[in-house]
Amino acid sequence: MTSLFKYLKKFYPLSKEAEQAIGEICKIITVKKNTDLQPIGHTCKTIYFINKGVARIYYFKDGVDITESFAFENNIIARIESLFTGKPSRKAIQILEDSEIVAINSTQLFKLYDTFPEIERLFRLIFESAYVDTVNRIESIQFHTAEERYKALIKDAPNVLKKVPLKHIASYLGITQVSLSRIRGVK
Amino acid sequence: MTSLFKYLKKFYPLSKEAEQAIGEICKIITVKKNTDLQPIGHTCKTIYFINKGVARIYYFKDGVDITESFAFENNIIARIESLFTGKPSRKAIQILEDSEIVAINSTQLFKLYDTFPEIERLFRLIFESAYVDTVNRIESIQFHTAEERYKALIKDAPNVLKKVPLKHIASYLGITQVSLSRIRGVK
DNA sequence: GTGATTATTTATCATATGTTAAATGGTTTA
DNA sequence: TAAACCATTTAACATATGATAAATAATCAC
Repeated sequence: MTSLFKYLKKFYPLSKEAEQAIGEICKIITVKKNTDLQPIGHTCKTIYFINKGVARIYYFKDGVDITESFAFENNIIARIESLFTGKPSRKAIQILEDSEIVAINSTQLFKLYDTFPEIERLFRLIFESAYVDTVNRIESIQFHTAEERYKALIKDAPNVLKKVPLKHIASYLGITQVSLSRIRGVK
Repeated sequence: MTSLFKYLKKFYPLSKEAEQAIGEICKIITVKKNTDLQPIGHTCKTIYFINKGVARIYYFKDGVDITESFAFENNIIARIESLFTGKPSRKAIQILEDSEIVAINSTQLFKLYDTFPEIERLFRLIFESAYVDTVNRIESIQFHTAEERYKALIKDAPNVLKKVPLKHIASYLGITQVSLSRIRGVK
C-alpha cells in the first residue's frame, strides 16, 4: 500500500494518524482480466487505486460499449458522477489485465472527513485536479481532429496501445473502430 | 448578497460566523456589457457569483474566439483551471449584458478553509457538483450531433438565446457560426 | 437618423468521419 | 491442432460539418 500513500502525499501530506485511518478503510484485492469491479446500476461506494494493472470506466450508449476513461498504475479511478451524487451509476469499472487494486470504501472515507479535515482537504485537492483534467479534455475533444487526439493519447500514455484493445481506444476518442483503423493506416 | 447565501445554503448550511466571514471577503460590483472581468494571462484569484446578468468564459484558439461556458443569474463562474493550479489563465471572463456581480477573493477564501472546515466543505461540494456537470458534458459533446446539442441547450437554458449572440453559442457547441445557422434554418 | 460596423444567413464546394459489409489476422478452448 | 470466436483492417458509399464568399439584417456611434 506504500504506492497509494506515495500518491496521496503528492497532493497533501498527512499526519500519521490520518494515514492510519485511511489504511483501515482500504482493502487490497487482486482482480482477473475482464472482470467488472462493480455492476452497472449500483451506486458507487468505492474509490479504486491501481497498484498494478489497467482499468477503464465504460457504459452503453444505444447498445454500444463506450469507454469514458482509462486508469493506469499509480492512479485513482472512480465513477464520480455516482460517488458525488449518490445516484446509481450507469457506468461500470472494468479491469483490462490481471491487476492489483486498492479499494477505498467511500462511505467510510466521507465519515473520516468529519474527524480529519486534512483528509477532506487531501481528497478535495485530488478531485480538483481531476476536474481540471476534465475541463482540458473538453477542449481537446472539441477542437482537435480524431487524428490529433489519437496522436496526443499515444504520446501522453504510450502504454495504452500495449494494454488496451483498439476498440476501447476508439470509443474513448469518440470515433468508431473503423475510423481509428483508417487513421492508424495513414503513415 | 442574500441570493449568494441562498445559493450556498443549497450545497451546505453554514454557521452565522462562517457566513459572516464569507461576507467580509466579497465585493458587489456592477459591470457594463462587454467588459472583461480579468484579462487573459493573469492568474485567477476571484470566484464570481452572478446576481443579475450573464457571463461567459472564453479564450482564443488559433486566433478564433471560443466560448467555454456560460453563467446566468444565481450561478458561480470561475476559471478553475487557473484557480486550482495557480497558473496564469489562458481564458477570460466576459460580461455579456450590464450585470451585478459578487466577487469572492479566492486567496482569502482559501485561507478561510483553515479556520472554517465547513467553508472548505461547502466549496468542495460546489466544485464536486460542477465536476460532475463537466463529466456529463463530455458525453454530450462526444455522442450527440451538433443539432441535438443545440436543441438540448435551448431546452436547458432558454435564456441563452435571448441574451447571447449566436456566434458564442456556436463556439460553445463546438461548431462554426455557419453550421449553427444551417441547423437553425432546418425546420 | 445615417453611415459604419457587426451579426446572421445563404450558397457552394471540400473533407473527416460514419455506416455497412467483407476480408484478414489473432486468441482461446476443447 | 482445429474450430470457433474476437479484433483489426480495408473498401465503398453516405452525411454532417468545415471553409470561403457574398448577401441581408441588426446594432452602434456620431
